Amino acid sequence: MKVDDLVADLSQDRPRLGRSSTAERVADILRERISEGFFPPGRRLSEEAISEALRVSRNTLREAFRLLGHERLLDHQLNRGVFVRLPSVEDVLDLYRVRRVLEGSAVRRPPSPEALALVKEAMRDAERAAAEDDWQRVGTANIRFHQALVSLNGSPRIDELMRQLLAELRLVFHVMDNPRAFHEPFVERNRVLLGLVESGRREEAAAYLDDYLDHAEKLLVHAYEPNR
Amino acid sequence: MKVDDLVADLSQDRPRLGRSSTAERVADILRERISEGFFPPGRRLSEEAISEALRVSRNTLREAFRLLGHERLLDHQLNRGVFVRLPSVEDVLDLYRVRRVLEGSAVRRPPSPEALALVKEAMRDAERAAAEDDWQRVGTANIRFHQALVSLNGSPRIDELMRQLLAELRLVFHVMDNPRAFHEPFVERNRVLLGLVESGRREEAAAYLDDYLDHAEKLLVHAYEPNR
DNA sequence: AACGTAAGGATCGTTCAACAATTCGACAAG
DNA sequence: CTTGTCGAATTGTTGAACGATCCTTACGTT
Repeated sequence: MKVDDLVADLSQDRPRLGRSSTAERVADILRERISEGFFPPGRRLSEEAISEALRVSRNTLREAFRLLGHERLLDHQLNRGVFVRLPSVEDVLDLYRVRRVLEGSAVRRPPSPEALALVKEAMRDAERAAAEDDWQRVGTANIRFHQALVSLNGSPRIDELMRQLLAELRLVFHVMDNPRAFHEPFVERNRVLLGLVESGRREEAAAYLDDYLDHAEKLLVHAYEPNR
Repeated sequence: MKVDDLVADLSQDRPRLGRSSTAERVADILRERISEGFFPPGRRLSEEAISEALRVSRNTLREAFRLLGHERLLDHQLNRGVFVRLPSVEDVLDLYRVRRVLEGSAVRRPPSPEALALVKEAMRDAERAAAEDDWQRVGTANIRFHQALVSLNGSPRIDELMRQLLAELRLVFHVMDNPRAFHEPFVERNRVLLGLVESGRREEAAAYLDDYLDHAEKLLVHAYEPNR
């Protein structure tokens, strides 16, 4: 390996260098707490309380709030504070509109082997978890499956968008009574979809996926009551 | 009109209420300046100088920086400051990947009449401007055309994404020598594309669009030199 | 000529304290 | 039941301060 190649390889790690301001780490913590439901949708996050608990200044905390606000995880209302976002039914509809576009275009494209491998691994993990009745893990594996599916597009920006979108979907699940029952039936569907993609029957895969998403959306909207 | 209907109607304006913190207005100003090239790509934005010029505190300005950073207009480097983003060639490639997905799925969908009307209006404006040799206006009309095209998807989130994407593309144009020459040949192509969409020949439109974007991407990458 | 070190200045990161602006709830008056 | 009014609580914004980090320059070493 030549020197030029070595430095080219190293330069991939460049982004990891700058990554650590207090505000961003605070945002990481909050993002995780929100995603796991510790801060449920609708909950107000007090600047004073949280800045005190995390031992950071209010200013730094506010920077973190801005970051999460842009990811649609927090809702910033002027002079009232920030709230964990409570998605409306329209939001759910739009999330699925975007999913149809992103995942649809993903399955229509000839998949790269590496990306496809990730999809298969998520698939396997979901099946293992289902066999063990670990529905928590089935849920996260299902999410990984679709994240990997979208990555077939080969676009970092689309990957990033999908990450945000799925984080937002998690908010929706936190509002529902029984998110577990929601993930179960889709393990089988994932397998079928993956089979179609692998065998190169792309249009069939796209059609199947559309049906898949229609179904999921209907279930979700029906069970979803963002009113209190 | 009953009272209930009145208040329901009014509640549409709700979002407009909260929208005006100093940080956001500062972000608006900076966004405009960047978009018009006043702050060229690569330029460093000094916290002290700008906060002084705009008469806001450094803390408030930093909040604005965070906002624009998330829109990929600014590049925030730890302990070094914020810079107007200078897109790489890889960025250009990815921007066109996303365009292919968003615009492709837009033309495949049966268009709503209202959305289509906006596309046609942008088209007409571009033609008028071209007739008057006003290439500045041709450029913005061209951008409006594609923004409207994407809005055929009917998704607010996708509209928002496209807005950001086009803002990023504007950065690319600011780096090039002669952005004008770049917009000219596409007026004709826009017309053909619009014709195909209007007559419902969606697959043909999608194919034409793919070719369109391939061509534009090639031109752009070839002319683009983000080195100095 | 290439490299290691050191010093100084500039700028950012973060904190803190203070005050103005706004919201909210309670309570009194009509 | 609706409409003012008041006060407490919280956010919005500011300005100053100090440590941390980076950049530049200079100087000496190899």
